[in-house]
Amino acid sequence: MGAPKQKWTSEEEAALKAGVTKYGAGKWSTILKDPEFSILLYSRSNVDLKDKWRNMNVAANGWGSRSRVRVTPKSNQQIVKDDDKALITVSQSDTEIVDAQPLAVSNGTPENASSKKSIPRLDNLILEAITNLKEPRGSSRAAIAIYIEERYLAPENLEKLLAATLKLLTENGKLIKVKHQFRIAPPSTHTDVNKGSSPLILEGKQKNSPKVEKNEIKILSKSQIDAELEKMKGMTAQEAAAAAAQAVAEAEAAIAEAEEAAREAEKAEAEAEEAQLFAEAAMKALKCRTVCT
DNA sequence: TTAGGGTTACAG
DNA sequence: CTGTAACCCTAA
Repeated sequence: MGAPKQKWTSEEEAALKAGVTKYGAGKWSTILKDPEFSILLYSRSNVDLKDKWRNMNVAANGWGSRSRVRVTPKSNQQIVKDDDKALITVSQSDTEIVDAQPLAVSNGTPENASSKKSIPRLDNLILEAITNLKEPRGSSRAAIAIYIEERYLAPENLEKLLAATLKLLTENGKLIKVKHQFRIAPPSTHTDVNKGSSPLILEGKQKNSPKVEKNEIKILSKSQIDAELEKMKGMTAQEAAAAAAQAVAEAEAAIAEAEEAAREAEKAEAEAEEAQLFAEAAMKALKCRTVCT
């Protein structure tokens, strides 16, 4: 594996994959014209995209014989070999993954006309909920969920997202969890690593993990990612940022789910990671754009 | 503009 | 030296 000149970053790869999944392989110019993709691939030309895609396909094709073992958490190559319209969703055996959504390119008919406005970041929603609830001992997850559900149009998987986000916020030190009650952590500026005191070691890293809440594991599917990307098209920076934030939350939730399940989630893991990579990169890029134009 | 072939640069 | 990945050139 060479690491020669300007090696492609994981973010760029994820963006390329997302673009190909959306527009199809070969529409390099189209992908590059998309604002959200061009942000990430600003330093790449259409030829670069083509070459990279070729390399990735060749790499994936060469390993046809040996059974693919584990996908190392970096630069996962996926088996998207379909052209454009087919969009083969990985058919997993036990847990059905859903949709073979046609997604006939909604150029003329934006289906998101009925979308629920721009969704703020779940992080901020949680903080807002806790703040407004003003419960001295902190708010429980259920209370937060109810607050969000009443004030906003929440997705069905809110529970999952909320659990994952709460966990993350707690781990990052932005929230303090005491007896199932979440409080807003004291301002530690940034670098969540609280230096000295506050031994939250007994945070209960793995308390009762192996308990899948619902047998139904709904992991992000390619089509869902596509749907998000489709929505991101033609959005303003703020809206796109919000969408990207949600994508991050969903990806993280998917990863957490995959890790907890730890079963045969190879595919899901790869997809979730890919989604996370792209979402993170999108957010980063958008942030940079708003700041440094 | 894209697909394909060729060249360069680096890792093993 | 060989394989791979980014880069480069050119025909369609």
